[in-house]
Amino acid sequence: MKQDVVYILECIDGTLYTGWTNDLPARLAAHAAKRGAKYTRAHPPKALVYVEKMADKRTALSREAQIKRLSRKQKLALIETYRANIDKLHGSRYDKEDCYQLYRMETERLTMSTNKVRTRFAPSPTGYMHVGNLRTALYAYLLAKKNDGTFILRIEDTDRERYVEGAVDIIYNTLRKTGLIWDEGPDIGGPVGPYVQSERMGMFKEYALKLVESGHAYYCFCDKERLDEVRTIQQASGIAPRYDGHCRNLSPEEVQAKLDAGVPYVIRQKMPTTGTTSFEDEVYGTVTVENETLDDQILIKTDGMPTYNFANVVDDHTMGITHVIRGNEYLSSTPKYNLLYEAFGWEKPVYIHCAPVMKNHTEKLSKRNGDASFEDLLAKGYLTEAIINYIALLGWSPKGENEIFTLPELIQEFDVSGISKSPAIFDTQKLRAINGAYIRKLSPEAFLEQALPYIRQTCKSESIDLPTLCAMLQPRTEIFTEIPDQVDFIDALPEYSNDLYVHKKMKTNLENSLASLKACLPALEAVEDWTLDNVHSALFSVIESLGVKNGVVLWPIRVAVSGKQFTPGGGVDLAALLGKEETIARIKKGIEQLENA
RNA sequence: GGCCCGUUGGUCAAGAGGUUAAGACAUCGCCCUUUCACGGCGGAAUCGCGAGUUCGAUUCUCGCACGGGUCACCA
Repeated sequence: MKQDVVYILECIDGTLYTGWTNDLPARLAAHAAKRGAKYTRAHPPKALVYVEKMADKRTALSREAQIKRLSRKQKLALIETYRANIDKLHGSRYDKEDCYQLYRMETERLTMSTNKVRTRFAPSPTGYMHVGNLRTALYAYLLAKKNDGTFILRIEDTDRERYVEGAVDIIYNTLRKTGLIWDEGPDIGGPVGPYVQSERMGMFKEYALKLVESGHAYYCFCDKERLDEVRTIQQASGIAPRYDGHCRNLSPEEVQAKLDAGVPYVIRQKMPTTGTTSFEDEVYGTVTVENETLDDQILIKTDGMPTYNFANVVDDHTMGITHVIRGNEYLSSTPKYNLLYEAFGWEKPVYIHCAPVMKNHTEKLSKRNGDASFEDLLAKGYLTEAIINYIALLGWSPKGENEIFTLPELIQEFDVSGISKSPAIFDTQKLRAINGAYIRKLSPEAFLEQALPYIRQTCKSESIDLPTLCAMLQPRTEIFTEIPDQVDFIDALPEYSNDLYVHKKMKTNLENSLASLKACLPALEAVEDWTLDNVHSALFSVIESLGVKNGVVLWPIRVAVSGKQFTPGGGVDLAALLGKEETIARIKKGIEQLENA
């Protein structure tokens, strides 16, 4: 269907291309490549596209040929015509999507390209950094750094009731620990401070008053009782509860009289009552709402303080934020934000709304449900890098097949077009797997350092050769908290059942296990220098003399020295690790246990 | 309830009218091995439903179902 749209592509460098829209992406890509840039849907090269709809392929073809024959001057004239007619082209669905969207897309890109990217993370200090928040911060950071831009931290602390002592430190610490270093923020300042919302309170009312002057906002003197009453009636009659516009059209004299009389007031945004408001989201595309569904929301409260929605817009603008990245719970209020930007005549930011991180199909991950926060995950033994890597992957997918990325690699790889529209369920198994991958990448020294506290939980023995133990542990550790269970047999042999000696694949049973242990005992006692190699050759000579498969000897050894089915390493490794005396004692114990069976 | 958004294997997901519908985790089998793991190879498994447009629909349109969000002098 798209093939019957003819376009003229006017690039910023003046190049003109003519073709069908179905080869447009290839054209854009080629042109971008020529300029040494990269084409993606989120970051097309700077270009303007003008299109013309044809009834079918054949006419499109001939029209294309026709346009191609035009002189440059004639083409430019055509472009002018299209530009002037762009709104008329709205007639059909078809035109709206193809012409207008492209037009918008490209003009937005133009404005974007002239500004340096500035993103912000604006958390409320409620005492907890949950995974969804951290992901938002990460994306904001990545987008800024990817474009050589600025990442800003702003603390939104205007909600005194929810304020939690020390919460700001949690935010600082988490961002620092994960490497999401902000370029401007409360602690380090910056050109557009202050960066704590409660310290910016003076300015908002002034801005609201400007809106009153320009007719985009008005004073409202309705008290709580009246509002409640209106709402009750609306609910009873099944209408959406909304401000009824009682004060919307008060005359200037009436307003002045009430102000003089000291009647408490709020300032409300005056929403258009007809038409629609649309905005372009990088993730969700065009979102349109009917203006009549928009409530005349409060901008300034009775106490003179701004509401969150208002403060947010003013702050974002005054801080020069170019890209707003936030949860998609704001999707439906974004038209209101944009109306505010328009009323002020400010340039709108690019919106990037992210779907939430879920616990299951119906519930969000939340503090309330006691779901994991970043701190909890750390406490559970996950590595910071692995957490960041996994969180990045939750709702975003890289272009290639690799999934393991450090933060600098993520900056390289990150692209808004990879952000997914639908919610993602937090999958602990995948996090574990990624954590395991990071653990395997650790140097032996780093592994030892991180693993030691966990080893020491169940293995106090000072004589143990830690590097050897770690070498066995590292490839089989996915998460540090599973280490204690792995090494608990070292200090003391656990009670175990003789059933462990029976292993089908190893072809062992109670009888041959006993025989193997008995045969090994003198061989091991004869080992003078108790090293891995010497233990190995001692045991293998036993295997040879008995003429059995390796497992028939080595399996019983493993069981006897560890009392466990799964161990970090084989019989030889364990024996070498435990030392001569302990190994022999445990084998004797095994023999005794088997004889009494 | 109104409005907005979403729906590809168990999970994360690629895909952009014609594909044997990628890849990763999980799962199963085989190989390696001294158990488990690591590593290697392979299998099973997915387009929510119904119409429409089209020669052809996972892809476009509409409807439905299901799920989420939002409707405060909270942020």
